[in-house]
Amino acid sequence: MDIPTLKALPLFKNCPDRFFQDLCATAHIQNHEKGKILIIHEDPATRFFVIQHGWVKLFRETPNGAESVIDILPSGHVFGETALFENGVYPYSAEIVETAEIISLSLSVLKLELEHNSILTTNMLKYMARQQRKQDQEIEHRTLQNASQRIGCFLLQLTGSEYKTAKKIRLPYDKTLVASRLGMKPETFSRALGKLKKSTGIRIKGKTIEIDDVQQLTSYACQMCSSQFPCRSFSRSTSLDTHR
Amino acid sequence: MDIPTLKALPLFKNCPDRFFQDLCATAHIQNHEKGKILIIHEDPATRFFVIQHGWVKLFRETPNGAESVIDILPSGHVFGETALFENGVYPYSAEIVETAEIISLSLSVLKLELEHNSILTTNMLKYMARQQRKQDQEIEHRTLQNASQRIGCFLLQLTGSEYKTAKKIRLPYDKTLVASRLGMKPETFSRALGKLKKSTGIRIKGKTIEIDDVQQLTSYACQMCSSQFPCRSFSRSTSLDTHR
DNA sequence: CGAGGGTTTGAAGTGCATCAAATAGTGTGG
DNA sequence: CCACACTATTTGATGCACTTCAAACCCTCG
Repeated sequence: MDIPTLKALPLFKNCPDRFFQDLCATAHIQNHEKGKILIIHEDPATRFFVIQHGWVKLFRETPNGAESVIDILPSGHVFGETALFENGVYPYSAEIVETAEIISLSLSVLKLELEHNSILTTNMLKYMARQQRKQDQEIEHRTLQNASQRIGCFLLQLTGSEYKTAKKIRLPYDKTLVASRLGMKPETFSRALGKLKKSTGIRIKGKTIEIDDVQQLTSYACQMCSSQFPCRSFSRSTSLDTHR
Repeated sequence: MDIPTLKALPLFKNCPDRFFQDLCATAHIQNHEKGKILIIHEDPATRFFVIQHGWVKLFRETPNGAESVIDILPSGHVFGETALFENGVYPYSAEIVETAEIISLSLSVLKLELEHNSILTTNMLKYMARQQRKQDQEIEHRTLQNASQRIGCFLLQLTGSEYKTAKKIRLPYDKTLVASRLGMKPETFSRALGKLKKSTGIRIKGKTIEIDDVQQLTSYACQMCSSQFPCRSFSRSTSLDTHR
């Protein structure tokens, strides 16, 4: 059934077929519309999730309604699995932000496997270490970069690994959501994008953005970063496969 | 020799004596003065470190000299170990900020042990999951709390787990450093602390701060947080022992 | 006592948030 | 295919929080 998708996940790399069979025996695949809440912060967890298609926002809410976006994940990403290490409750809420196909899987099967499959635990360690770095970098970005630079950096992530040539990219979800992902208000995003346009010569048409001179964008956005240019380690939502 | 310190680390909980012996065979203990740089971002890593005593700042620097503080760790904490998952280079620099006694240990011994000691890998997973949550919360704090609230939150962490009664605490390092730890400038810290004083009735004498009404401080500082009061999960520098 | 770093204070500037309103875009039913 | 309703985005005006630069103050320690 969905074995191929699961087998392709870096997290499950080199795991035995038996494990995939166990996992798939518990799998549900569901299509969800924008707005659907999948898990709620602090709720007891029995399942974790893999995104087949679409985008999912991870976030937390304060008593007075403010929300803090932890990440926005595309297909190929896993979430909810860390409940295993958090006393069995989800450490965040998750909401569909672009129509999505989601595989849900049993946490207890994963837990059991972690107890005696050292390949899986090693994968998990790498995966978490990687996330850790991305988090560090996220804090660095919020601290050192201004709004326009953060947007520039975000756009560079979207261009993928081929960064020499001109690019035409498309925002994968609403601008308002990009704004919250980058820790700013929609109005600020709009203005900062305008400023970025003036400074770097990018062209904007709705959700589509054309970058003729990637180098120029880079020197504008990446000057405040401790990593060299193709920093390509933007939060959790970048490819995991590049990790050796 | 220093086996007792190492055995007490949550990370090494329940590990076999043989492992401690291997580890200790490679151990160096050194005293360092304020200002000493222990490791440098991107340098190849062969050792990791345990803080016996003192405080250590983890940070990264940008080409143009700005620095981003990742964390400031007290005794009982481990750093440099994640180089194992980062292609063997340190993901940050580390500097002594209060005279310290540091144990340095072989990374390869740790690596070897991780390959066949599932207790250790489980500990490591828990430890990393915990750090992950703290990072999430750090971002939330920076996004939702203002300067005074962040300071209030920081002070509450210093009060420890007994949070019912009045407290007299002492800043463990320079105010300038607390400021950078909290992502603000020294001047902002000074002014924000003044504001906090007015709003919550705390008393300040140099590095010493007295809190008569912990409840008042809490309701001031924690109102923007997604976690209930004793959130006690401030970055990486809080005790790890409380984790079940 | 004097030097030097840490801390505070003042004045002025910048960036982002807020509130309010206009505009562009999208999907719907006729 | 058009008009309407509703949402996303932009724009304007204004305010507040934090930063910056500069100078004073204060501690500590030789």
